[in-house]
Amino acid sequence: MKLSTKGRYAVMALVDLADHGDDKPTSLADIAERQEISLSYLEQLFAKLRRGGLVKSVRGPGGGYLLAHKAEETRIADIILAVDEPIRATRCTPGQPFGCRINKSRCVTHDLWEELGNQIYLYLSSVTVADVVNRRVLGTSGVIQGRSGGGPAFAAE
Amino acid sequence: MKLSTKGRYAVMALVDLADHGDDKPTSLADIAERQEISLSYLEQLFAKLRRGGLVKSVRGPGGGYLLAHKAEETRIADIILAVDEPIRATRCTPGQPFGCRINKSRCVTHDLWEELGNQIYLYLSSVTVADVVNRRVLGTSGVIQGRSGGGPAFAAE
DNA sequence: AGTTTAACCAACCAATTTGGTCAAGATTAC
DNA sequence: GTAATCTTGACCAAATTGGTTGGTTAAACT
Repeated sequence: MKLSTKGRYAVMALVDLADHGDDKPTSLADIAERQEISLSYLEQLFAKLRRGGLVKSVRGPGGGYLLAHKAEETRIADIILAVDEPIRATRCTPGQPFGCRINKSRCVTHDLWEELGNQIYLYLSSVTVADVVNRRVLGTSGVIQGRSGGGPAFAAE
Repeated sequence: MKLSTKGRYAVMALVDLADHGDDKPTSLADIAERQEISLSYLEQLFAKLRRGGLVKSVRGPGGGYLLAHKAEETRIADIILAVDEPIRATRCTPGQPFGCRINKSRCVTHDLWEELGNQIYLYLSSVTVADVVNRRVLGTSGVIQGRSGGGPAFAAE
């Protein structure tokens, strides 16, 4: 999974959309202003989000974007998948699928990255836009155990 | 967390180190050849790994690198932290810590990224270099439940 | 009908990051 | 001393990011 700023912008935008546009469409200009993202960049992101079936657009005056599904059904993982096309792992499968399983000596780490991808997907699938809007993010799964105290700073700090 | 190819190269290299260099130092040239990573790039990575206290270096002929600790004690998370300095979240805290908690309206997604970072760290901390060498990666935690079948391709594909 | 609002679309671009090379030391074994 | 190896720093090409410019449609409201 990619986890770039692009994906984060997209999530911010959809959360904003769910938060403000109750039933009427929200214009990108409004989102741009509130989230301080450039309008043109948002247009690029929403083009992908629309192709991904995550939002519906309404043209003309009073138009804008709407969530295609309910906020409770819009998963964060889907947002990131829509804008941030999947990464290709190091050296594995330059062309063929399972290409790196042939050469067993190299690419021992393949399984690790695969499993990590599963973990990330699993978590981001468990969180919906509605969860983020209602700040119900921490504690969705009780996995925080251990190291909640010190330790190095992370993703969002 | 960053999850770039740089981190993946570093993990590949340390796994190789644990796999081949039983007690005598392993030269970067050997790792470079086996893992097909450019020697000069490896040098950069190992400089960071050494500063991070993950490997020890032995200079002169017959020299090379050794794991600073046992493979069972070298966690994947630490490797990635050492080479891939932590990412800064979107727009949050341009300078100050807790800077984005002040403006409550924006940056609702802060908690999400923070929690995601925790999840990734948690997983990568649960896997050691020894686990990867012995292919004991899948099933470390039983979290695979659900969606093991279809669905979009991921991190390592 | 014509103006306005806004989604759409496709080039283009500057800054940064990534992945990598090259050249030159420094340190130790032999 | 010389060969092997780590160490450092400058440099570089390609990709990505975030953004701009300049349109074109489509719908709504005078």
